[in-house]
Amino acid sequence: MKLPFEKIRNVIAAYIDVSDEEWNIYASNFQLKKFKKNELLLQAGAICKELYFVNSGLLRVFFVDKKGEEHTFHFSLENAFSTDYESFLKKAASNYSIQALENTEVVSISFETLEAGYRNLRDGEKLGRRLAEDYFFLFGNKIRSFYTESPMERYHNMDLVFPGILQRVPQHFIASYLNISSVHLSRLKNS
Amino acid sequence: MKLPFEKIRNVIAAYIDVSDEEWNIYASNFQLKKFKKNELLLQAGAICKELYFVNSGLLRVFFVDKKGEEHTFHFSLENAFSTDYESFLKKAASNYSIQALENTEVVSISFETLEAGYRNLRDGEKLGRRLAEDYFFLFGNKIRSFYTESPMERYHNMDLVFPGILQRVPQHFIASYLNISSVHLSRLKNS
DNA sequence: GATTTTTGATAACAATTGTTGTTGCAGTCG
DNA sequence: CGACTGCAACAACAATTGTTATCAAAAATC
Repeated sequence: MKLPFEKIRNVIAAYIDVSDEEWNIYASNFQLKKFKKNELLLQAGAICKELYFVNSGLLRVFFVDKKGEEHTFHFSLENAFSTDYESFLKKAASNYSIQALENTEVVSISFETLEAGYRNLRDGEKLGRRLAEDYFFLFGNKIRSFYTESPMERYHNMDLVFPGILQRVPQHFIASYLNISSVHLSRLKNS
Repeated sequence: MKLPFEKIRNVIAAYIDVSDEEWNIYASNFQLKKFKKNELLLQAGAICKELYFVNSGLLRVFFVDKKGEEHTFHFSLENAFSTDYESFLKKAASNYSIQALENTEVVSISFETLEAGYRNLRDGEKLGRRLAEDYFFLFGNKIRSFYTESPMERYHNMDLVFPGILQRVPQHFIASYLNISSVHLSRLKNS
């Protein structure tokens, strides 16, 4: 991969057409950033000022409850976006933290750059709508899985949503994502 | 309320500016529909062909798992939209059913009408983006509540998301929404 | 290479939640 | 008016899940 923004261009091209001219202007404001394993890209309580696109590596989105326990909300693999979009758009304190679980390279997009894209790309607003819709579907399906599937079913389905994740992150993060204790996940797997 | 589409106009006006001219064209394709208590607006398995906006009454969105058990996913109160948006947009079989819990009056919007709105309203795509974003936030917060709140906390918070709902629908629907058995909800409340 | 640290399995026990069945009450409908 | 239905409380028991603690293997660190 010579061009650092090729992956994100391909992902966006699946949503809307973007001419080379449009793209060059848009992408000129992107930044490439690298984070080491365990580094935080966003700290809960801060205002999320960047939208990330994962070039390589792996991110974990999580929040901390009143008791101080972490809960893994989401993983962001290669070619996925990651952010606290509500904090990002509303410029409000973030509920989530984002952490690199591996050395990770991301494309960082500022609020101003994203907004300019919505305004200046010919189909910018449509891109925003389609992306929001897709993540809306993703969340809706996740909620449905909480209602209709057993923990073990959700465990196996994780590999469909996050291919390879089960071999890639420690099991306690998987348990956290499934909203069960790590002891219980171990028990379910080995019985 | 003399004008049947006044409520939806006010809701949309909170997202984008719409001129009278634009509105008259757009709304000319809306339909007013009435459903009686317990009637289904959408049957799971069918393709969802309409987006609903609740003028009065109350809708319940639910799905049925493999064992045939119903799970209440969402309530739609006055001034809210309701649909299986994924089925609606992708023209795919719906996972959800939508049922009127009271005699309910809705504004019904076809796929073609909605798409025409995205194309022809000056800020149509922005409207779509903002609505998708808001429901995305709603779902994200619902997921977070599953991770971080106890059933009783989620019970009490329901009144914030759906004001008055606890007094308005049978308790077993509330339990279903909370993803606990109705016996357990009764136990939690009375102890 | 030795030593911490992390991870995952396991056991024992506690807490939460589900299931089944019963009862009484309040609507609803003939 | 009486029969029927739906709803919620309750009890008893079963199943699931959480908590705490221990241990061994693997991985990271020095």
